Amino acid sequence: MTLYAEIILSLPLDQSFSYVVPESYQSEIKIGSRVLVPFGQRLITGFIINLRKKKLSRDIKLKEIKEILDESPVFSPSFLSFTRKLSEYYYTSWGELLQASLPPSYILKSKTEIFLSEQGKASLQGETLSRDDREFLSFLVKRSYSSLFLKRKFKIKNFSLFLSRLEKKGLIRIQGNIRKVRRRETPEAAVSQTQLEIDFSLDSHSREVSEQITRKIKEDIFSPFFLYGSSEKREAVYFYLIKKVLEKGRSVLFLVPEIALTQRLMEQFEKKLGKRVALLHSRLSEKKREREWQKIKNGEVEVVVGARSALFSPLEHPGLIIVDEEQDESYFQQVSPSYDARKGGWLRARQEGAVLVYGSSHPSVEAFYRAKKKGYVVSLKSEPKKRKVEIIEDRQGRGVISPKILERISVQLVKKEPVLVFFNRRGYASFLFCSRCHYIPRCIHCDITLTYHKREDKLVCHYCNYSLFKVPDCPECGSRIIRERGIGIEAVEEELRRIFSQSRIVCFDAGLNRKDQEIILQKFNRRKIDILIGTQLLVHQMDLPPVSLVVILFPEKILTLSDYRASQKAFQTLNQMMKFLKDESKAEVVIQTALPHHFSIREAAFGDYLFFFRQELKFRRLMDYPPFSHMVEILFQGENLRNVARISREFRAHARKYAEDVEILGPALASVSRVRGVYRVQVILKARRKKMLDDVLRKSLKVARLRKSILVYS
DNA sequence: AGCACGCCGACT
DNA sequence: GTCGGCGTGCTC
Repeated sequence: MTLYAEIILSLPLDQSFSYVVPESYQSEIKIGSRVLVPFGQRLITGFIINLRKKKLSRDIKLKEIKEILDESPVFSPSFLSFTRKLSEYYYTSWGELLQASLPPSYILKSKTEIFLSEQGKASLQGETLSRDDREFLSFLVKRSYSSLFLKRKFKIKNFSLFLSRLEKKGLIRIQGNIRKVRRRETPEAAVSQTQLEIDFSLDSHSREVSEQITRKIKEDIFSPFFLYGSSEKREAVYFYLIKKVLEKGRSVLFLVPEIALTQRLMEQFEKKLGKRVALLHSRLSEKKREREWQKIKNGEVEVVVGARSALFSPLEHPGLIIVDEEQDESYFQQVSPSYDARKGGWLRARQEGAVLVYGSSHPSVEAFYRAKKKGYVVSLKSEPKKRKVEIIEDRQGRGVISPKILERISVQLVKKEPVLVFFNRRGYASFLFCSRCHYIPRCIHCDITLTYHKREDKLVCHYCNYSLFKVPDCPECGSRIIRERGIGIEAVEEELRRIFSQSRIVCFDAGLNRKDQEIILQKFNRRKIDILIGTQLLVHQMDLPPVSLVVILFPEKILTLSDYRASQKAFQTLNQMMKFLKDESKAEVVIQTALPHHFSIREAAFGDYLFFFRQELKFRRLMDYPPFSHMVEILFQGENLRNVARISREFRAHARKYAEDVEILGPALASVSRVRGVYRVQVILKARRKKMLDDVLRKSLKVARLRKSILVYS
């Protein structure tokens, strides 16, 4: 009896392939295992999603599975089901998601290796070889090389043809080798028996809330909650819930935004939960990450704490999934495979019959609206933060720091108190221009002006890192009158240095490497810095000690984004910046802005989330944006604009045929229309129900055969 | 994704 | 005339 396996390959293809299971493998093959299969000319890793005795109706000659790579499956049936649903929701390939769920070393591919044959060696003695052939063959005398390495080394045009010609002549030998599995046994330290010492500092209301959620945990059925309240209060509830879930013998998945995990949180987890916690974060090396993955897979871990990608950790039977700081956009992965871990958490919890808890003190309007509508918001009684707020109007927006702010800073400096200044634009000037001929230096690879960085005296592209040394004359007309426009963080730094020449002022931005960043943060921790000026990068550092003065300069820059969520982003960024304020009544935040009355700035400053929520929701409703609709952005990419334009227009025409009740916007050039020499054209589909988009895209996407990314906003 | 096949321009 | 460009289509 022949057994057939249905396999998803680790490639961006949205279909499965069938293979014959060799007789000898039939007893050990299982759904969820990895296999090595021949596909075209190569061997690649696939995942078994189904086994059947009956052959498929379509009559194609099937190949045999080459090798089974796992004794026991890497994916459980419920995990397969969850990832399939996630891939369908985000129009991304299931195979890519499965691949992303495993440590990189688990994906094997054939690597063709090129050897010089005896005949080839002999031919080097003769005179019959062409110059290229001779050069290539003599390179192989000492040892063999991988085909990919040789392809890069010798820039031969049609490389595979070149190889097959030499092979036919018998001069080389081509061998497909597979990077072998490193099946390391894992003699990990025995699981420590650390007793849980949960902090029960729950006030009576939080306790009530916790018990309300716990009742659902006991039922083992999917139920969502939105925990709305301050981070301290939420944390206490989380620990209570985690304890309850562990008592039930189920595991916990705790997702946090992609920020540097706070030392405090790590310590808390380790102290309270001992070695039964796995921590996954961006600073882990690939090796460490793999070890953590193994530990989770082996069931040595009951709690996984990690960023976005921890959504795919191989926890056996999670009973609680927490998505903390729900409003944070880093849960959304833009690069392929694109997905949103917030929605992913929902899908996984539903699949596992787990309790899902979103938590935030200023939720995304989308999630909060849905939670309110479906009635799963649970509010924690949180005290408003004690602080002073001042908004300074500056309609000029010329970048001159208001005297009021300078005065506040100097008061702090006298008191030897550190100050944080946020300003969200890198470099010194946004661009330069010639006042005679109006020439503006632009990037040669991207459709963007070059930013002037005074520190290096360079013009830099923030999209591709292309840079030029600044020249004193206009390259177009030779004029000497080059002007600067739009201030950047370096200009703020310069200004502050000029005024507070005695103070230690440091700039924290993306121009620094990891190590320098570390050093600056440590210095600030040890109070060796008086004024720390930072961009968005600083906003994501959570390990800073709170200060009593935070200055925010021109936050309205965020509002100019061509994004329907611009207000929300501004609101949330301001909120994050204000997290660095001490919680005491003399702590103060000062905001200098050209838009002092904009609701996102005002309500963030005064901490009125609900007011912001209602305003923003009104706007979303008027514009029919999420949560009142679903949107899909299809970004077409290519070196050749004609081609990109043609295909995106064809796509639109095609989509329109099926697009009942679907609004189609575009095609239009993306806000940055060219990046690294690649043109970008976008089409946006908008509909009331997600399913309407599914239908249109299923039918139209196949026609659009071009590099593209698909982003789903709901 | 990779790789083969197949059809049009600039060179020995 | 060939070489070699990359558009198109397929891989169980």
